[in-house]
Amino acid sequence: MPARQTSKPRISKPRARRQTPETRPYHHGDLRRVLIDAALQLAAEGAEVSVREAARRAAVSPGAPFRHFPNRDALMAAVAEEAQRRFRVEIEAALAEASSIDPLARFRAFGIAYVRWAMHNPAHFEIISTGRYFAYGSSAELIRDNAELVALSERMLAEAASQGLLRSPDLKRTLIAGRALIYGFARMNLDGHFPRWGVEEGEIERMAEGVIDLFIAGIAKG
Amino acid sequence: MPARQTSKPRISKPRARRQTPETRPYHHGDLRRVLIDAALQLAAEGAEVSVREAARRAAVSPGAPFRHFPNRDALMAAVAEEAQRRFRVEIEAALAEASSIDPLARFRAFGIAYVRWAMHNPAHFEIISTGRYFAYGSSAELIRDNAELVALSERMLAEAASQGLLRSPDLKRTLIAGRALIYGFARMNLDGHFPRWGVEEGEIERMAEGVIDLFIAGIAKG
DNA sequence: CCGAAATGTAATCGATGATTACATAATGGA
DNA sequence: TCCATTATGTAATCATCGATTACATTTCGG
Repeated sequence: MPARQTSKPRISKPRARRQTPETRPYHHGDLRRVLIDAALQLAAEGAEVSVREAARRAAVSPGAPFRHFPNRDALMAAVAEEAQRRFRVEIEAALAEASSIDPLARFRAFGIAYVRWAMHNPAHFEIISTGRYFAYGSSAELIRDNAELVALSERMLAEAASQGLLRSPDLKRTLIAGRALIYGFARMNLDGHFPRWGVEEGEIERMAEGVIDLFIAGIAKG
Repeated sequence: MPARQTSKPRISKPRARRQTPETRPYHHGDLRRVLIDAALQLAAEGAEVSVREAARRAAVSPGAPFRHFPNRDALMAAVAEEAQRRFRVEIEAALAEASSIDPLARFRAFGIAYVRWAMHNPAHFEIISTGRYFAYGSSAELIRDNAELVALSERMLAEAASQGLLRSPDLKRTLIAGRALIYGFARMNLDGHFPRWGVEEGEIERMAEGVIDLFIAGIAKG
């Protein structure tokens, strides 16, 4: 039988507590948090996110993560939560900065911020948008965060409609069209379609603005 | 030459015969083809496409596929080629059936056929659109097929422009916008976004038409 | 202070992509 | 026709991965 490995002299270091009243980690300090960060970084590096690699970066055994996440999908869901939170913060900051009264101008700022974030954080955007890496319904926070962004879009267009700015009376249709346009543009970039469509790398951001403007001009009355 | 059918003593191989009706020869007839079909079917079933499972379905050893594909990505690229071919055939058939002179009506038919195919073949659509499963540049046929569809879209809009049907003089921008809208809609469905946006399953196809109509009305002059 | 709960480790499992050495079939030149 | 070469499939093996289990250790509450 292999001799039991003597355990490392663990220095008990009281780490900073999270404010959230969740499961409080004991041994590692805050392994759950560290694992999420490691996974986020892996995603940001474009590497494949594996539980083992996250554990490796946290300097912990391969089985340890499963004390905090029932399976890989749960880890990915937590990663998505964090990415979604950052996404929402960024979008709301951009809207706050825009500070326009015109709802269509706000919609424009929203769309541009959306595409820009997706361009700068491709791996995170991928994780939060496809639902390929985890069961979407597994995270209430993710659902809530997303619903708020949906509601935000709805409000902008509803306001535009109430001011008589829109051509179509079908608000839902207009909303879905705008969303499809923005999401589609972001994904075309992420999925590497633009080279096939003759759109150069440095041209993409400008093209995003142009395309959103064209859409708004199309739905605006007059 | 008449293929010599050899009797097979097959002493050293008590291997279990698979359910193939004829006694399976040592050499598979067209393993490459069969592997692609098996992988296509796996994708269609929504299962994860693994080389081993494809080999299993072809009743062949796990290493055999690597005689035909240098690695998994190459298999996936071949699968994407086949899926893309079917996709193109379907789109062109839909356009032929539309047989409208109006370029914008043709664009509409194109978009609807696009979304419909993506809805009915989610796994295939995923494979050909993301480039996550293989290196896109690895297949000349894939590039060519795709370029033809791009050119097809361009022609439709260029024709519309030449007939003075478009509001914007920026053809490229209009093209990208239309593509982003259609691709985005198809992906929203594939990525499971519609429930969050209050679009019911049975409503999606109608919504696709509505959204495309709205877009066309937005870019059309008058 | 002590026992229970929390959390980490070691060992192990089955599946996968991939590589290597070897076995067998198919092909074509002498 | 013979047989050597090439194409193609098999067997064995490896490293990695997600996941589970038994066990060790740390922390916390009564």
